[in-house]
Amino acid sequence: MLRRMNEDPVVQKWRDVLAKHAAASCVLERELSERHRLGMSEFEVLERMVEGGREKYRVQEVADAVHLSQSACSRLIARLEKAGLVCRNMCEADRRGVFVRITDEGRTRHREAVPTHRAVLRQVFAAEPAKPAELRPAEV
Amino acid sequence: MLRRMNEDPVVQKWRDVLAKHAAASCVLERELSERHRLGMSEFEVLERMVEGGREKYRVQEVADAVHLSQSACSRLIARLEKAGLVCRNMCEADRRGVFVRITDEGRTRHREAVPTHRAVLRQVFAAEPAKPAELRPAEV
DNA sequence: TTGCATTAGATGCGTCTGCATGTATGGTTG
DNA sequence: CAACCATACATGCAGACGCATCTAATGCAA
Repeated sequence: MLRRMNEDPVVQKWRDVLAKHAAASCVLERELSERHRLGMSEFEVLERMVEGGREKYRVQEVADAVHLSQSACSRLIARLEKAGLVCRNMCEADRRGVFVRITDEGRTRHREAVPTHRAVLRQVFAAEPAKPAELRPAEV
Repeated sequence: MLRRMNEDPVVQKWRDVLAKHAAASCVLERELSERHRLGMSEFEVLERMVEGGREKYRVQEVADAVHLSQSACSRLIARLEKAGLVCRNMCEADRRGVFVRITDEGRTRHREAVPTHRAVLRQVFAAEPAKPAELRPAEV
């Protein structure tokens, strides 16, 4: 399929992004889920909170960091809270707002999942020296 | 949020992919949908069929090209067929198989949508000389 | 030919997503 | 202060996805 590559360099960049995104997110989703009971976005949220160094984050702030809509992030945080990986507290200064903070269990689960996460990324971003045009992941 | 960047170069690449994917797909989805009644994946399928130069494609072949599962692609093609943009015929040589071919209306819709598609991509892949770390698409 | 594993594609089901909207609080203006 | 608009998050809803499974057609072997 698709012998002729699209010649537009912007399109080539975009297809490269699509290919890498598909390859990585597919494997990440499966591996994180099976090995650590975490979705890809859930891992990403935990990681951002760990890296941020602060203890409290606003929902919208998290949403921006992981490229999710506010509504999707609200639900995602609800799932994480139900799993005991984060907790939500009302923001006293602005009672509309909510503070999200990662729990110890959340930090633990994140720490455990990091090796899996990095291994998948190394694999995806390693293979492919020239330009694969059409992804050929076949059996991974 | 997230002052400290993750130092791992593979993670940085991955986050760049995530940011570009989110920025582009979000805008593409909206613009293609509003202006041309096409989803991003639907456009992608039409484009691959046009570029491929052949007239007939197998479902799995299309799925691989656009990084969709076989089931998702089956439904996507069903949507396109209902919209009159492709048609399906049984493969006589192997009656399990199906041939998908783009219709004239499909070619027209694709051709009309190309400028929108390219404009969005140019915008997303243009902005950002150094490295934005956090995406800042804001109002597009 | 019969029997069984394989393959192509369709479909049931549960999950996640974005958009639109709802609810509550905050801030501003007259 | 009262009315009104803006902001922060939650939620109803419909759409699209992947996984597992189903159906039908193949093909290979006994």
